[in-house]
Amino acid sequence: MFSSTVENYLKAILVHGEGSGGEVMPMGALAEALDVSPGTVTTMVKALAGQGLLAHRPREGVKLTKAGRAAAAAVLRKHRLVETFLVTTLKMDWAGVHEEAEALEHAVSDRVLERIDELLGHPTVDPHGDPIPSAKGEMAGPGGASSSRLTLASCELKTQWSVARIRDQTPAFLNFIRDTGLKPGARVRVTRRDPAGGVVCCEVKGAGEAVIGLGEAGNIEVRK
Amino acid sequence: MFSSTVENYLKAILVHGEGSGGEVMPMGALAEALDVSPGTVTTMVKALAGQGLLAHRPREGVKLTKAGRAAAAAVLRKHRLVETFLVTTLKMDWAGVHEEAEALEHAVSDRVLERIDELLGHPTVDPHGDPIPSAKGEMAGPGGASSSRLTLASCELKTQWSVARIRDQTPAFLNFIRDTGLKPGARVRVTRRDPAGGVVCCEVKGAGEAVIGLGEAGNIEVRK
DNA sequence: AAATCAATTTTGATTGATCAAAATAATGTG
DNA sequence: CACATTATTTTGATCAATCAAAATTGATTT
Ligand SMILES: [Mn+2]
Ligand SMILES: [Mn+2]
Ligand SMILES: [Mn+2]
Ligand SMILES: [Mn+2]
Repeated sequence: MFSSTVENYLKAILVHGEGSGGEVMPMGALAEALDVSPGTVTTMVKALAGQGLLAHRPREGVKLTKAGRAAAAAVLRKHRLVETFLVTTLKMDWAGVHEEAEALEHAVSDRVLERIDELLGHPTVDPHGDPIPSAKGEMAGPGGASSSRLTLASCELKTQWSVARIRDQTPAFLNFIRDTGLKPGARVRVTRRDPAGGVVCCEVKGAGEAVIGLGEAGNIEVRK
Repeated sequence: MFSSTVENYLKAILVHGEGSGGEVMPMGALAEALDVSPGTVTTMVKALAGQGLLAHRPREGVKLTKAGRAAAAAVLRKHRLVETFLVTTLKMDWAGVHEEAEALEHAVSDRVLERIDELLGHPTVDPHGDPIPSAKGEMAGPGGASSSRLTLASCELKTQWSVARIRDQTPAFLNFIRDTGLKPGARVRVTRRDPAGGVVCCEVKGAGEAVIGLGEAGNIEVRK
């Protein structure tokens, strides 16, 4: 249906909105996200707007149309289900799965995805804790409604929390997360927080003590 | 490394050789296999020859070089392992897996393939009975040495045979094969063969009687 | 208001992959 | 051998996706 290139454009706009409440995405941000030149984005965006997939507000940015959002959600669903599959079924190191999924999301058919979803038992979040859009394209309120976006930098001390999502998904940080056991689902209790020294200490259920920078702690969302 | 297009060219030449003992593949056959125009093939072949992936004998055809064969074997390995995975792990209908694998073979990385191979227990043939090249690119003698290429049209009567490979891999024929139970691995005994009427009757272990045309029977290879 | 700056758009060009149609070469037929 | 047939190659063009560099625009300073 759509080329890999088009799918990547649409998905990038959707995930941008996920982080920053559905506003228009500036052309520069899109160019950055896709690692292409600004001029390329302008050209491409005009073509996609012509196809009714997105609205171009010149000198302002882009916004997905209904059709564009549906297509983007389908790609994002593939991406996140594939990531989950790679980690759960194929036992791959989760620091690398994003890159793999970046290619597979364009090659996995709806029929194959269907089977993967089934095999995994219809998961609702991926290994990083990001929500998996439903087959109908519904996104479980990601940046918005659900939780109040607490993190290890802001949650109450000495209470049991559950790691919900890792914001910084660079391989290096993900490896650190793996090593400390602070993966989504892990139960954690912040024992001490020192804003002056910029250090957060916590107790990870089943994985012992973990010390982490305050800024980094702000990239680990918790819940409950 | 190589584009999907290049991978498809190389694989097509390799599988052609599989069927017809390693000779040069005529340009027309390649155009046919890839469903592109002859002129496109000429252009592309000259480019690939320039990259040392194949040898172009003008007005004659193409032949893979060492490097080309290695690359082609890697793609074919991906294709066949993916097919096996789709059937075995994802329980997909085997009549459709070829098409799926045609796309996935270009998106599955070596690391992912590694895990799939592991998960499947290092299979040596795909669901159609075609040999899966090894990780080093070695092809288990496909059209050649191994068996004497017996089929349901030529094997001895009243003996137990094992279905080894389905030559005609069109969805329609594969569906027929599924319905009769004559899949690779099935045990079968030819009870009657009528060359005049063009009919072959056989007894499929665990799936009852099956009647099949003589020509069609020649597309079902047996062994043992 | 004028000058400056950063973001965006325009312009002109390139690359990979393709096609249709014309030109050419090899092969078979009378 | 001359002609017809077929396979292959050449030619000239298109399309998607991209870039670098120049032009434009809107906003921010002075
Ligand atoms: Mn992608
Ligand atoms: Mn993810
Ligand atoms: Mn393919
Ligand atoms: Mn196969």
